[in-house]
Amino acid sequence: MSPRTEETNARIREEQKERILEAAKVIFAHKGFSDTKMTDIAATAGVSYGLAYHYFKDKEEIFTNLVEEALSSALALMQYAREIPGTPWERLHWMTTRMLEGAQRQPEAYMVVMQAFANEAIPQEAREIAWKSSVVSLETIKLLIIDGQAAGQVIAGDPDHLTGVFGWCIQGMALGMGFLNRQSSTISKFPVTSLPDADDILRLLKA
Amino acid sequence: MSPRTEETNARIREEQKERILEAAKVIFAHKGFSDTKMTDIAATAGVSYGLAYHYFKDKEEIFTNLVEEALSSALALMQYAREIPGTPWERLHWMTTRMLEGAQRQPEAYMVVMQAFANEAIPQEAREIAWKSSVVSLETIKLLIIDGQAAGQVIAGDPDHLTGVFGWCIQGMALGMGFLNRQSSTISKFPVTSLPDADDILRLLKA
Amino acid sequence: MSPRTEETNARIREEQKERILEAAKVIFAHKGFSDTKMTDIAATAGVSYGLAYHYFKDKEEIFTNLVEEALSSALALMQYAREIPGTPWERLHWMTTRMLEGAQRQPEAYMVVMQAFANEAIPQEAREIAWKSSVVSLETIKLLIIDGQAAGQVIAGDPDHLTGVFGWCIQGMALGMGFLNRQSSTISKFPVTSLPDADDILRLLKA
Amino acid sequence: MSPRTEETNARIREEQKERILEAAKVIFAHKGFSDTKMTDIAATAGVSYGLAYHYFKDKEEIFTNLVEEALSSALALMQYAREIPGTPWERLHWMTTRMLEGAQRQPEAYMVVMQAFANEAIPQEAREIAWKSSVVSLETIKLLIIDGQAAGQVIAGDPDHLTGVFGWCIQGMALGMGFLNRQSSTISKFPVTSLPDADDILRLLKA
DNA sequence: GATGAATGAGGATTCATTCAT
DNA sequence: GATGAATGAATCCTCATTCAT
Repeated sequence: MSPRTEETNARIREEQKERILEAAKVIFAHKGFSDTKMTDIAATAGVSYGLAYHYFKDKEEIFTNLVEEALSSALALMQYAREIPGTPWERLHWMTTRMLEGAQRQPEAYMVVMQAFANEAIPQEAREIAWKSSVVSLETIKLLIIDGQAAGQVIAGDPDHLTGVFGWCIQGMALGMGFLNRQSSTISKFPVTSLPDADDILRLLKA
Repeated sequence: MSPRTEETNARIREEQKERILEAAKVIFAHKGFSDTKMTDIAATAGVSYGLAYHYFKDKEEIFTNLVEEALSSALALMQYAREIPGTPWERLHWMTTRMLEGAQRQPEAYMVVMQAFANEAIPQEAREIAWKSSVVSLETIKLLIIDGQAAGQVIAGDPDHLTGVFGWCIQGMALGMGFLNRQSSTISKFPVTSLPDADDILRLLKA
Repeated sequence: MSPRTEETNARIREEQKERILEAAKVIFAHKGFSDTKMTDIAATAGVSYGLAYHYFKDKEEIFTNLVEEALSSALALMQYAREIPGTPWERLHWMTTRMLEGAQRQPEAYMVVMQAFANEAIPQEAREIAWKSSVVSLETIKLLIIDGQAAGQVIAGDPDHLTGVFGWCIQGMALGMGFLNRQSSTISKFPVTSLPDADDILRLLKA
Repeated sequence: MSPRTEETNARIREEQKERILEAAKVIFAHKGFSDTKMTDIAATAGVSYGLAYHYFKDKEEIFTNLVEEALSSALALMQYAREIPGTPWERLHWMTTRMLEGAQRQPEAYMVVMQAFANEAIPQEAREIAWKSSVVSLETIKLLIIDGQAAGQVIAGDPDHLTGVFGWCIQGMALGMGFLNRQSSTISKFPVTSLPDADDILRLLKA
């Protein structure tokens, strides 16, 4: 067998996995873990359902992969935010903007994570990943907040408390965006047109 | 002897329905519609599952009942807020306080509504009820916001936009409370201790 | 307790049993044993379903009662036919007329018996009653046929064979009448208007 | 290696569907729709019950398939009878012979159709198919009868009436054969040995 | 006599997963 | 790599029956 074949196969493999994950993300996000059928995922991805089992052990593994992917990129974002130049507030602002952008472009990633978080029916492993990774993310946000307080840019108060309020508010926004993204077509017009921006949210923290 | 009096039966019926609804609310909230088993509901309510079908046509009817109940009391709260004396801001504050109290005491009600909203696997009827009632609720909040703007107490800006931000933020808080209520026991200690109060949230709207 | 009360009670009892049996007959006939619900019977009879269990041990007992009742009156008819004056053919004619009249007025009785006969899902006891009683009935018909043959009024041939043909033909007619009785309303117009009479059927046997 | 060829799969599918239908026909015929369990069908067909759902949407679809199949072949027979050479009576005789042969070899087909006809608990779709197809069949028989009357071979009288009598008589015979086929083993010996032939039945119509 | 609340066994159906090709 | 036939555990729901009042 030539190396070419192997390379080609590897590329095909990656592409197929990605197709499946992408399809799964959208369906999981809008239907939840249990109501997402393997056949739906396969059909949306344009492959046979047998193939999904070549690439993933089971439905849970697909879900867990998505949770990991979403959380690791969220975490990367937050950690990066700590390193960019500017005042603490500018860093917070940058991070919030990126998060909202992400939630706008891909509310599905947030929604999947939220399920891993809030739904007790989600398999243990995914829940633990979500939980552990979230703790790290929140810690990172907390550091940004503490910096902001030191600089007099963020209101005084228990940093843990502020972190919780901020974090859950962001989750709420992502949920709303996921909803709006879809319902606009299904349930005609919902009376919200403009999406939240970082300034909207950062009022929660503004000194 | 004659059969049980109609009055007695009516009382039994109401009590049992209430038991079942109460049990269902908690389980639906934390597991979602599909992962909530009728056996779980019945067992938690302390009745046979056959009895659940004596009182409700099917699982969906139980769910729909809960959504209706939650939304109608939320709506009542908001409409009442418009009528209490005080400045617009005081009314907003009162309403927000009540909502957060409700979310603290009974995050389950909010969580069930959120599912009806965000989960496409939820049966049509419940989704429509949630959607219609929410529109009314948001309209009511919007009026409070407009009043607040007129009084110079709420920041300027598109009232629909502010309503959306405020509403989804509240949803996020309720979600967080639902999570915290439980995880404290399950996944050891989550680094958030204090719950949000109205002032935390109303920063979003403060002029 | 005065005798009056007892008499009254006895009368009420009989009336209620009769109501229940009558309701059950119609439903059993058109839906079959298993698809007939005790609640349907009770509702049609205008009593609570609990009451049905005062009068009958279970659903099977109601069914069995109906089978017995139908077959014993059918048998009585046939045995009476053997005793009336006239030629054998006149007796056959009289009997056939009565059977068709019965099938017209109350196809349900025939239909219930037919189920006991043809449906293996019917409880054993009812099936055995139907089978045993039918053998006796057919024997009686056979005697009428043999008499007819002796008188040269009925075609020659194995009397058992002729009895079978005649009997199942009657069953077919009853089935048809049961169907027509109802469908006239449900499935608009079925292209059969006139009902069969004894002469139609007796051609099967005419010498 | 590539997956099974489409051709192979198609063959497998057809064979399995046929096995399942064949098994279902016998059980439906003798127990009726509701008392026929999917497990019985699958076990008799020698497949898992899961497979039955791979090939048919639900129990009703299996039943409906059987009704369609039986009625379309019955109709084909009748329409063919109109085209064969010979006198009208010879055509009627040929058709009747074929029907009785069919009823002897496969009383189950007739019995399933009869249920679709007579049992209100049978799902709507199957009932409508049975009803519509029967009207066509009866119309065809009526034409044969009218031809026979024109040729002086069939007795005078309303053709609709004669068609009804003839048709329900055939149904009765099929019912009887279905019963005899089985009971011979179950309820010892029933006093009928010889089966009806076309001449037995056609007496109903003979001029 | 009469009622209907309560129970739970039974059966249809769904869907994740396995595996032969 | 890819397909889809095959399996059966899990769960919803129905309904006969019991029993307290």
